[in-house]
Amino acid sequence: MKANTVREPKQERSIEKKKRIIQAGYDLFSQKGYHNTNTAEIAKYAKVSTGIIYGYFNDKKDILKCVIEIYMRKITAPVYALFDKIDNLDHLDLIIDEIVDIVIQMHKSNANLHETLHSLTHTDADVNAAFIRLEDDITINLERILLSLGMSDDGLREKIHFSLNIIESFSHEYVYDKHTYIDYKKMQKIVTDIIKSLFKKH
Amino acid sequence: MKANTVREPKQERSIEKKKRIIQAGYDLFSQKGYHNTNTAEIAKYAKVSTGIIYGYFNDKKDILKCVIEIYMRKITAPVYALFDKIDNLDHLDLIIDEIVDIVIQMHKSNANLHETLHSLTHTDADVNAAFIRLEDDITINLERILLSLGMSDDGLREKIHFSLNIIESFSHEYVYDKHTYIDYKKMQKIVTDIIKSLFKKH
Amino acid sequence: MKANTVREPKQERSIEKKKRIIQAGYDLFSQKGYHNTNTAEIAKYAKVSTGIIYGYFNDKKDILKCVIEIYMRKITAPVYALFDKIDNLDHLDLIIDEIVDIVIQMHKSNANLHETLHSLTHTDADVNAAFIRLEDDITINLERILLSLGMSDDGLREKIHFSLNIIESFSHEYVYDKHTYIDYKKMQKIVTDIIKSLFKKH
Amino acid sequence: MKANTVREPKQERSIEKKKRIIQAGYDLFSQKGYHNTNTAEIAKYAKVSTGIIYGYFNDKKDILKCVIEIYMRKITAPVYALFDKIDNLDHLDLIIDEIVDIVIQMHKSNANLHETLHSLTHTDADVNAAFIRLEDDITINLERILLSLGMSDDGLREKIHFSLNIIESFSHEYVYDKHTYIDYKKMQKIVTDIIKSLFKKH
DNA sequence: GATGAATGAGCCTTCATTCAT
DNA sequence: AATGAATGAAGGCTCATTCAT
Repeated sequence: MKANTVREPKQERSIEKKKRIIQAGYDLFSQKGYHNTNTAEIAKYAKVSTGIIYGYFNDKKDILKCVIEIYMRKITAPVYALFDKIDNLDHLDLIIDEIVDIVIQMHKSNANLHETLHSLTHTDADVNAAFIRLEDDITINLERILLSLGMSDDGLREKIHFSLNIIESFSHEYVYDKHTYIDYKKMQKIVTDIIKSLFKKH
Repeated sequence: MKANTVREPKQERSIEKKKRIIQAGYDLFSQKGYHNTNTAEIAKYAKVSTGIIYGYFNDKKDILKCVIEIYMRKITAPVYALFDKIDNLDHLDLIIDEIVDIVIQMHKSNANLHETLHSLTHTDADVNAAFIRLEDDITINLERILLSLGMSDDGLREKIHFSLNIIESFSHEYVYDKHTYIDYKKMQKIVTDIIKSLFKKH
Repeated sequence: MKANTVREPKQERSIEKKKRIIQAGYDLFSQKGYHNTNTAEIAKYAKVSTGIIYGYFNDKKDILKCVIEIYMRKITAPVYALFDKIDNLDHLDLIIDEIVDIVIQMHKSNANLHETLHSLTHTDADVNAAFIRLEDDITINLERILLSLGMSDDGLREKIHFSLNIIESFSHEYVYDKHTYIDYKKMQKIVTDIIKSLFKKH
Repeated sequence: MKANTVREPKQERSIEKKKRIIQAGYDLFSQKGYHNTNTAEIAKYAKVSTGIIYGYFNDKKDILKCVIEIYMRKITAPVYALFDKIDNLDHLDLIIDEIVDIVIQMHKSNANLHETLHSLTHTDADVNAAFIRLEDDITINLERILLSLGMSDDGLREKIHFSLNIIESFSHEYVYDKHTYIDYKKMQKIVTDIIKSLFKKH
């Protein structure tokens, strides 16, 4: 029986330190990716000894999980905030524009980390599950709202999910500005137009 | 870069051996991801000595690049084949259905590798560039075809690019069947309908 | 050696705490061996902070030494008790039987610890010395008793020591029941018979 | 699937190198014990890189197992050689004297290692099993020989085993010369006399 | 005296790359 | 060209011990 040595920090200073380690992970994983960041670097960046990391986390991957958690809260918060404003199907178009803008913003400030985390989706079941859950939550939530406002149920869930997909996909490209020959403003309009048409009552 | 130590194999046997190494990379990266495959395994799988790998490749990443190249040829070939059949804007709808089907097929047989490769996009500029070029080529090509058939230039490039994005995004999800609550057949119809409407002349 | 940093506990509560740490060492070393028990576990088991251990002990080894001391007292007490009953060379045979039984008992309840401690004999001079002293004491004591009862001095010390050795060796095997093909009851008789014959006056 | 990377060396130089590593383990474990010897030291002593150790062994414990194997062969060889000379129950006494002498010799030259290995008996099942098997083999072998020469079966196995035990126990003490007040020559006579009497036909 | 968070040297092991043959 | 043994830096993690509170 090995003593479970991971402390759940109660004291303020400890919490602060745990946060600092997560932030170090956040920053370094963003800059260099998970595989290219070692625990010594994390410790140094967090101004902490290597040993204490294992006082707060089970292993390196555990840090990653916490980083993901934070990242997701950061990402979803403004989206959920927007959802709260949907009290009427009539000005849905405005909301759609806002959501796309916001997701682009979120990507702009978290692009690198998003990439790193997403890339771990493939080899790590935990990370993968977290991402799926994130999407699930948003989809289900939005569906509930729209249904309550009287929208038709016909393929609604799929429409929402699809919309989220293309917003995400577009934002990603937009931020990286990957393709020089693409006019992203034009493309953004295509995206919003399509989503708007999807939710138009005929 | 000491590129001059890498031989460009001229003899048939050598070429065959280089191919085998790339194929080993292909298979193993697919199964276990790039980071979890080591050069010894690649050598063993390719029935080749560990040392000779560095006779054909600069380093491990170099194998990856070759794998990507092969992967891209594999992926794009059937898509380009379909493009060749587009001689008329009237049955574009059928072509769109076919393209979506084909891309799904491509994903089905290469999903793991795609993930691994894509995940390297973040940390490796070369890999990233290769992916961008792939998309560029397809977009430009298709644009040229459609223009030559008389389609309006208005945001055409962006429409194409956007369409490719959502096909790719959808196929990816479809293959992984990630979200249990989504009816992917319904979603596929949404995808194709939207693309079709994008290219409809009004 | 910075022995002066270690407090000799005077207050009752302190003494009690030191005892608890030793007992923790006792129990945990028994269960998992010295090398597989870390100080954090000892502290936890003793319901004590990790730091305070170094208030009572110089280092981890120091705990071990105390454990050994306790262990030895535990082990020797019943043997010495038996010695007190030897007031006559005539019923030596009964005593011998009793001693063997008792040593087996002692081994049964302390086998694991004995092993661990004994194993440290090799790398640690202190531990080694303690074990030697233990045997010395018993041998010398018993010799004195037997001499006072009129037994011949001829190789007496060696006979005693040898007897102790084989009792110890046998008990050890008996407890572990190591060799499946050995009839240990038979073997016990061999042991006692030999010892009895050793001390028979001819 | 991780490639099994432990090579079974075929070439002379490789075999020689593997031997050198085992010998390094042998010497260092003897001097400092298993726990106080690290792989870097072994590598250095063997004039080998740290990495290659894992080309020949699965892990550190694997080296230990090889050391034990060698040790046991070394220990048992002369004993078995003596057994071959037993062709007659009449000069058993001489053989017994020789065996005791030889076991003492073996202990003299391998005492430290014996201790270290034996100490691992407690925490490591493999090591333990190896020691038990060693004793089993010798006991069974000798029993077969004596039975074939016409010795009575009555508790024979136990007698043999017991004899081995006391020889081992005595040799051990003798080599370490642990107890200053003991005349080990006297004690040796006690040992041999007892064994001789055990195997005397009455 | 007491706490338990913090330290950091040290350990075992892996693996991309090199090199003697 | 080819082999595969060899290298050694680097990585994740542990733990006896210290120290701020």
